[in-house]
Amino acid sequence: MQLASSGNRPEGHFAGRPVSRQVLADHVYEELLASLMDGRLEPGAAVSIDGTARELNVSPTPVREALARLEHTGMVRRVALKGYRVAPMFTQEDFAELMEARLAIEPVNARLACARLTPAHYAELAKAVADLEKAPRGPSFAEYRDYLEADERFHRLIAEQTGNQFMVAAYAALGGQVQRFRLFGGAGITDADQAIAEHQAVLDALSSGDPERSAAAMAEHVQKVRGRAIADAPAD
Amino acid sequence: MQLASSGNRPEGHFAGRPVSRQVLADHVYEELLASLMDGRLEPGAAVSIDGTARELNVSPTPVREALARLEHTGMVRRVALKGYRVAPMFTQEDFAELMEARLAIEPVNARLACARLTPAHYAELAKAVADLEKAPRGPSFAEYRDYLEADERFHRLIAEQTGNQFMVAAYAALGGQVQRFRLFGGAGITDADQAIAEHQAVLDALSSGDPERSAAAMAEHVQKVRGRAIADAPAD
DNA sequence: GGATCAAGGACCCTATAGGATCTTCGATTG
DNA sequence: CAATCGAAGATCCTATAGGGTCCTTGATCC
Repeated sequence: MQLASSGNRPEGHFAGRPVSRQVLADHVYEELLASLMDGRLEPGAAVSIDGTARELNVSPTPVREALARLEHTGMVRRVALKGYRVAPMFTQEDFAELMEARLAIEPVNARLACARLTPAHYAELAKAVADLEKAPRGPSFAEYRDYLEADERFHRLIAEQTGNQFMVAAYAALGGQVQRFRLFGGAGITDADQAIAEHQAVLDALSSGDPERSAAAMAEHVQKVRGRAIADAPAD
Repeated sequence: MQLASSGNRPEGHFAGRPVSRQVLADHVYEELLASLMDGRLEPGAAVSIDGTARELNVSPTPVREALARLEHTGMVRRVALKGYRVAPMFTQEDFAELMEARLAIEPVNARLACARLTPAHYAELAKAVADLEKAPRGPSFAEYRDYLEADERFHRLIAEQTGNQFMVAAYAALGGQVQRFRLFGGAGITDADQAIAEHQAVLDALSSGDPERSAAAMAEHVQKVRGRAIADAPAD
């Protein structure tokens, strides 16, 4: 949890190859991202630069750099001279917009990925679906975290398999691995079996080699996700 | 009244506003962005943190923050312990991917914007087309810069008029005002009249209130842009 | 002559200090 | 009692210093 203080750089356990050296800002970035996704930092909470630095035993400089990167992901928002705060909770309007955008982008990803599918790609996707089935579905975040991770991984893999860097960027702009975690304010997973079947249908369509069928399967999946979420929406 | 101008800040020959809610990192960000788009920083060139700080008469700290934000836009790339470099020039493969992504996103934007078009929106779009006609089309960057700006503004306005923050983010992920400027390695503007007519056609379709026609007009425009660029591609 | 290596400089990275600003909370006043 | 003002603390922001790393250059050696 705590990062090393100044001075000692972790010597590689594998002798001879200092593969990818990480800088403190990278560690801080990952730490903050994990805190945000685990729910330890709740929407609206302040993220103090100095406070985070003290907590992680680093100086404020790398924390500033990490937060500057996080801001561009939409996870945190900055107000000049006031600091950073965790982005507010999703509204139903936000959710509707997100689904509209997913419906525009993800079927295209499926169509493009279908044309480039390789056995290795298929194996990765199949593993994501398998992980989805194995994942626990309890009510607490710790329990459905793995489920959400596998879900997001499935969709991100398809984006990456398009071979189009801009489609990957567009998918990431939706907050890929991020916004999804914030939709469930403790609601947990509902209708997991149905969702898994839809993922399997997308996978089958991809492996069939039919691009249009793949796009249709993905579109149907997103629409059904939207329908289920609306049905389960808390009446606030 | 804390509006008294403090003479502490070294007024560089670049910055302007005495009292501003902006911090130095914002100024540095804008300055770097302008340098990148003006071509003063060429692809592949190193962007030194300390050097930039000296040039702008600021300390390296705000420069680090500005570069951390720029990295996420794809304009510059960072290698740990080595620094930042301007992203390399677009290849034809990159261009093909960009057009594929635009073809997936921008027609959807047109369809959504059409349903929400207001007179104010129309006026903004019409002004963008008018600016496109008025802009000079000389061979040097300074001459076709205004043209590119109006072009990008037209497309960005449509994205914003969808009222969908995620479609705006997805459009921005394409590098909206950015990548466009890097496609032209001094090639200048070709077939401007044709492009302007296509923009006008999109505008007409939007004002007709027909969403599908709007989407089709946008799709046709993007496809023709791709066709023209391929025809003009330098044989490298 | 070509390769190796050491020295120097430029640069990146982190920590620390101090000024500027915002927020909180208690005191003062109508 | 309510509203306003002011001071203290926390926080943000910027500058500066110093250590670590990378790259260039020039000298040494085979």
